[in-house]
Amino acid sequence: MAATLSTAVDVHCITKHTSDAKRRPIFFTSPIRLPKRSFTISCTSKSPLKPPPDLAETHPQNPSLSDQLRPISTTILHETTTKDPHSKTHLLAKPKSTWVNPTRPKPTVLSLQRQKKSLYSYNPQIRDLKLFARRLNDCDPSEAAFMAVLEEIPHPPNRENALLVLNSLRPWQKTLLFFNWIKTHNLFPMETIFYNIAMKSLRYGRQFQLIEDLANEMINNGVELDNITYSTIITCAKRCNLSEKAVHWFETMYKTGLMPDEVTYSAILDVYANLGKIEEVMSLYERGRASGWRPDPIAFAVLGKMYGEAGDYDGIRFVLEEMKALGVEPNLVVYNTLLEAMGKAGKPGLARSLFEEMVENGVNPDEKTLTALVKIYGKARWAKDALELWERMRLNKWPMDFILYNTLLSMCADLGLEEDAERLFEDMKGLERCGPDSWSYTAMLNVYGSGGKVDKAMKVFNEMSERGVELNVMGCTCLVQCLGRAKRIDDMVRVFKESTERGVKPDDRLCGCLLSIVSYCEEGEDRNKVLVLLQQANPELVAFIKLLGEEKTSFETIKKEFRSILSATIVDARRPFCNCLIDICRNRNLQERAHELLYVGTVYGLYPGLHTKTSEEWRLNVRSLSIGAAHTAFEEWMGTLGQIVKRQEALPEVFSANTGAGTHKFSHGLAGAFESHVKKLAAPFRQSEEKAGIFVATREDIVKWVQSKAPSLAVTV
DNA sequence: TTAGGGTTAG
Repeated sequence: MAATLSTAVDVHCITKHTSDAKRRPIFFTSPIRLPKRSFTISCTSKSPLKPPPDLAETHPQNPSLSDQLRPISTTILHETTTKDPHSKTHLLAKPKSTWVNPTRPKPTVLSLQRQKKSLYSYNPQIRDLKLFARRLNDCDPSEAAFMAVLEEIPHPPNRENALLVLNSLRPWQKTLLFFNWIKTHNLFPMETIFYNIAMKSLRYGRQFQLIEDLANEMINNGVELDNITYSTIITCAKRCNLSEKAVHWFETMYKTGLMPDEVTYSAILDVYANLGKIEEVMSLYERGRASGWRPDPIAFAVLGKMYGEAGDYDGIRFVLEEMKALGVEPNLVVYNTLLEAMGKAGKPGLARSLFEEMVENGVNPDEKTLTALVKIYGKARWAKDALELWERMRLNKWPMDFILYNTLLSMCADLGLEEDAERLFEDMKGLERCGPDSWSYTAMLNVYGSGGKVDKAMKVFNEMSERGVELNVMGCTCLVQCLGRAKRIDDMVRVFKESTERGVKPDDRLCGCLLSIVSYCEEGEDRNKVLVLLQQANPELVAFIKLLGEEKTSFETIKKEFRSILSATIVDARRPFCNCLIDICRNRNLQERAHELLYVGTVYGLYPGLHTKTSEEWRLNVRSLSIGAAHTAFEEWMGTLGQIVKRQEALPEVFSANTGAGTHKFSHGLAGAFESHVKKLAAPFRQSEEKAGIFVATREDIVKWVQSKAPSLAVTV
């Protein structure tokens, strides 16, 4: 949390004439911009690829792969810390050879040959044995019952027969019983394949410890661990959220001198990708490429997902370019992953083109493709595209599942398509496989809640109670928000209480919602009712509100306490918290506190890009601010301009403020409020004729106005 | 699930 706060700083400050204890002007000089991305690898960080010190001693005759990798990891990883590894030139360039000394051969980091599987010979007893395995699967789970059935095995348990049965058993408990039975009867040597099959079943049961025990048993008994063994261990560790174990076994493989093939290699790439270790992944990727590896679509899906999670569009482009350069055709999963990634990187237009390319290439979309796209169009509020896609889905009879239905409902909420949502919801009630569930009801609460349809939302809430549909925190938040806006505080209190009784645990979003209701409730009974709920959900926040109202509270205390609150709050809810708190201050006539909060919020990176400057134009972007916060930011800006004018420093031709046109469902008419605020101050900003939501002023007008207002403006700085 | 890797919901 603290790292997020300190890396997201985008603060404009000056040092002269201010002491550290005082708030500094927000809008001044050049912004200090820290890199957008933080790099997890630095010269001092320990690379997980680095072998433990005892490694060289273990196999001195056989330099392990990690030994071979060491010089590469120190060069390549070091290199990525000195320049942005995500820059376009870096990513779109062909992977450079990572081997520095041309007289030595390139290191091979993976086997280009995938491990061959042994071919089965036809087993004439297959029918009998399959039926027998089914009997074992169906019998009582107790060991005694299992052993009793096992007595009746129809054919001798030789190697082939035992393999067939072992492969057909589930769940993992039965696989293990049979596996141990074979071992104790000592019928034939236990080969790797028996362990691999047993491990696979254990992996379905997410039994990592048992898998690890088996692996150690193999080592102790001299049974060879092959690529299938290692990839099974690694993916099981991954699924059990034991990444360090996955890395440990990957390194163990190197120690024994076994080369990973591409399956094991992409499994470990995925482990690092899930840890968000982009540099490690790219380093491994490049080393693989330098070894002559031509990655397959699965490896590209891993990279695509990783860049999507990071919201890194350059990375996504790299994946596409690289596939094209290597002549690897994306398959359905790769397209789905990249579409999802484009959505996360905030590129709806590119997602749309990619989807069209996919269809043109003859890859038919599935439920996941359409879910990703519907979600993207909904979030982007691209109503036309969303509805056209929906129509195409119907015409082409593209596959639908309940997740897609629910995503369509959420999209309707995002776009305010109440009637479409109602129709779809009714359709769902008539479907056997896709009847409305908790998600669907939540989506309907969202549809009515964001449309301000209080009574319909309450009807859905009651229907959920009647039908025993689980209410979740999001549904509760939608209702609370909508009842709060309608000033139906008593209903809101009842919904909140009923929800918490029904097991809803208030989260930061719900607290933000209560906080916003506090901000627009007038002082008195209603506001106290909301504060009682907030006290229950987040007592620290209520204590902070109290602190804001006390005159003796110092700026340092505000800074410290607010930081502590933000650190404990999920990233998405931080800015709303700050906005609401500023509104609360302004409504209680605590103007200076509002300025302090805006300052601290800016320092903590809650308002990146609040002020942008070119030589021609300085712009204040208040689109993500509440009305009170936008007024505060505007006053702060004008105060700063007052000082600049006084010092006769250079100013651009144009000043502008961007409030946005207010198309978003949560926009509270920021443009209108801003307009009346500037009018009240007689500031020379005029609504732009070309672009809605932009207010413009010329340098001459600003200077004239600032000079006329000089004494009062200086107060705010 | 037929000895191993990748993708859907505020």
